[in-house]
Amino acid sequence: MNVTSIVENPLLIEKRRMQLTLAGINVFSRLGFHKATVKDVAIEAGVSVGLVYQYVSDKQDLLFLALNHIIRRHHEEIPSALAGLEDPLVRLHAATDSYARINASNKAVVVLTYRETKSLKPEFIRKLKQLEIETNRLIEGCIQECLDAGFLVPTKPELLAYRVVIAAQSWSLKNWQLAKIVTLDEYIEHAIHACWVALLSQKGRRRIAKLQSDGLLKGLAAIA
Amino acid sequence: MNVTSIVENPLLIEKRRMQLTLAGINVFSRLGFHKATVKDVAIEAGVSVGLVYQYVSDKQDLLFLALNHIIRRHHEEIPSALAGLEDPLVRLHAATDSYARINASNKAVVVLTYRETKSLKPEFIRKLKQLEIETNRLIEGCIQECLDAGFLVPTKPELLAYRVVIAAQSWSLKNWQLAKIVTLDEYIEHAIHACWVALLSQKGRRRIAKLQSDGLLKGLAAIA
Amino acid sequence: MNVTSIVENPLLIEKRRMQLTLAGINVFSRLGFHKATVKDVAIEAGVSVGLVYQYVSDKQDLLFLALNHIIRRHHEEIPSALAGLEDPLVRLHAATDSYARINASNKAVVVLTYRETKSLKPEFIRKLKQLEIETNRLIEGCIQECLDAGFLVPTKPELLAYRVVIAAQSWSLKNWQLAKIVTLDEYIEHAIHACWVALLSQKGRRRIAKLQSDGLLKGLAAIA
Amino acid sequence: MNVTSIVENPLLIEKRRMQLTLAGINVFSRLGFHKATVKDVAIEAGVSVGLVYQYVSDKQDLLFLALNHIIRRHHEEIPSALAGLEDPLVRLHAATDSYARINASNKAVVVLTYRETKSLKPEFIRKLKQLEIETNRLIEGCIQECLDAGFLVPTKPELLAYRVVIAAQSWSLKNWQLAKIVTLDEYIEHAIHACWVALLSQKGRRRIAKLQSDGLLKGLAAIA
DNA sequence: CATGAATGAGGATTCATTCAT
DNA sequence: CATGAATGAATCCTCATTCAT
Repeated sequence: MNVTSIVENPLLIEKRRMQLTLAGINVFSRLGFHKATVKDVAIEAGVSVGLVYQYVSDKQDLLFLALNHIIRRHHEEIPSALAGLEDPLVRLHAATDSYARINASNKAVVVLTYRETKSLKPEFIRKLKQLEIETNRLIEGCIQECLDAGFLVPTKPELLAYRVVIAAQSWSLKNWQLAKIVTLDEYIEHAIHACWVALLSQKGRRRIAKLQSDGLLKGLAAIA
Repeated sequence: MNVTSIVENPLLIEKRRMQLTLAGINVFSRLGFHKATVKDVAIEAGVSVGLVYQYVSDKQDLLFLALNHIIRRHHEEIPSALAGLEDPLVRLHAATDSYARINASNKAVVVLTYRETKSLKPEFIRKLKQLEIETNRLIEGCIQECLDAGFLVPTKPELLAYRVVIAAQSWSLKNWQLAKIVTLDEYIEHAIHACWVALLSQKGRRRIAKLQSDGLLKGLAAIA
Repeated sequence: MNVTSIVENPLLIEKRRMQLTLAGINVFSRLGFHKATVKDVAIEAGVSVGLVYQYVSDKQDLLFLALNHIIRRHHEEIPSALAGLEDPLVRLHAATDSYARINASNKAVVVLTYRETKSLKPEFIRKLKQLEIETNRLIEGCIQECLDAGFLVPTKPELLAYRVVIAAQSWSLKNWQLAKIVTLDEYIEHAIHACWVALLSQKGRRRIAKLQSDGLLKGLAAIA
Repeated sequence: MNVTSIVENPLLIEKRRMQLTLAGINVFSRLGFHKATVKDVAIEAGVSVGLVYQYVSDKQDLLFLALNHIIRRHHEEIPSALAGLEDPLVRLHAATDSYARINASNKAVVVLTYRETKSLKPEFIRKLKQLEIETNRLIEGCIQECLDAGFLVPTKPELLAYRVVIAAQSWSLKNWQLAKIVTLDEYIEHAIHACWVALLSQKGRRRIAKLQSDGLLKGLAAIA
């Protein structure tokens, strides 16, 4: 299931893999998975073709490394963004914000994921879908907390989570047009947070106001 | 700019092109543009490889025909859905609904557009982007009418139009998960119409209520 | 062995064959036999592809028609140029001159013969070689007459005939350069007739002088 | 302009190129450029198809390598045949002889040049024409020296050079017939050297006699 | 560990030929 | 007789992968 390598030194593996991951993201984004050659990736990474095959067993592995990159970022950064936060609304805001900004910093990978996931073997596709579901669960969990606390009107948490995810990924997918209309901050507020803000209960709305006046929640001025 | 053919009889061209378009959508969706062979498309269309090249000059042309299909549907059906409607909110509702349902009936093409647009030559990409902008303008126009009538609170019409478009396309893109959570009708109401309903002004909200009681606007019960 | 046709009306056949012959010469000269398509020839001849196959059975037949064209010209025109001439040297001069000028009027076919003969099936190649030999014999015969009359020093008549033939064909083959250096008339005198003039015996030289002063032989002023 | 390769080691390039050149000459001569497949050439060279494309970028490149082969031979061997020779007539004789024998040793390439030059892209055709002109100039130079020394009667050196060239190439072009009539040595004497011997001045004729009796010039016994 | 030369399977495209109209 | 739409075999070229150095 995981990418395997011939070389044994684990530090070297880690270093080479990162080289190949970044090279893969660049090259596949520029040329697409099928048009890009393994040689293209090797050159971008500054190594020889032969070396590539010492660290991955397949061209598809290179794609998997690239697509997996952003997922790893989510799983590392969202939990750390939530660490120490207690208020459900603050946590939902933080998770959403973090998720959106990680996506925005990795536009190429987001686009690549939409374009090239189908190019992977079923086994890899399944794995990525599973990981995506787990990522979404990080947001869904925060939504559930807000529902439990009565801050949101009753709604399907999975659907709301998906709406947030879709809106966040769309910043990358439609960036060529959206960036002409709004800034990232505006977009996050009016197109991403707006999704759940529209579903705040009375209680939720009051809590938001308090959090804002206590300085515990920045932003949302225009929409909440 | 347009796909050209060697055969001269225009009726025959139209017929064959449609065959190839539908075959292209199926095959490219199943296998992806690069993995699919022209022979695959020919077989799916029930013709010979050679015949394909009498009606398109290129494998890329087949992809363009496929991707262009849904755009043609939008440009034919949305205006006809709006015909005779006068109230701005009714029109916005109709345009959005129509747009969403056309996308939902062509899930494969929507997905294909995201996956394979980059596989086209720049010239075709430009053409498709242009056509997409024109499609969006159909919705944007309705939004603007609502803004002019004071039914929506001030907002950027392009951004709102994009949010609707994104939500509608996402039904196809994330269908594998969304369909587990909601029906299409629910999704249209809670994820697509919800985008603009959340921005209704007092006046807009009142008008909606009236239209509903007059039977001029069906749906939106749960969110407006 | 001969090109056969489906159509029966012999006049029509003759007319169509000539159309195709001329079209073939043009198209094959411009594009080469392999790059030219049967459709190209059909268009050049102003007919449909299907029609071509009513008058020839093969693409190769078209080439054969083209290459055979110049041979037919030789076999028609050289004998008629010799008709009524009696003096061996006058006859040799006339045959050579006629041969050279027919070649010069059909440069494209000469070039085509060198380039594309090998593209024919063995059976056609044999036929053409045979016809070429017969053509050469027309000149060789005149040389033999001159040898018998003692006008040329002993020499192999076949070799001399070939030298004349080669020189004549070279006007077409190297025309791009030769035409920069000399006119056709100069070339015929200095490069073609020169071949046999250099082999004139004393007797032959005297006879030439007499023929010239009698006005029975024009040209050769500069070399004989 | 020149054939380029992906492989970097220049010795390997040289070796492989020579393999491909010789294979190309054989295969293209046997089958013609268009009928021959790249695979045919690869097999003849004892390598794989893929390897071919590491050393040439095109099927046409293979043809260019083949056609260029004889030109390289001329440019290497004629100057070395002239090295150390001083007498203009000896030099002309040597250049002509060398040129004729190189052509005779590369009959296949000579024929190929006539048949397939047009199959090359214009850029290559121009290059070959240029090189042919330069080759001819090697002979033309010797003719000019003889003219300057008064050994030949006034004549256009370019034309005489072309006549020699044509006669020499014709040994290959018409070999199927000429070889039945004469040996190469006879042909060189009676059909090639004969061209310029016929134009010797009195002075030239005397010099030839002297060179022959001094043993500085072998051959021409029968014609000078 | 790293290199890059060699392999050969695979696919887009062309075009001679046929045949129904 | 004439047309031109349809066929499908044939070939150039690319590139993932291997392996000797």
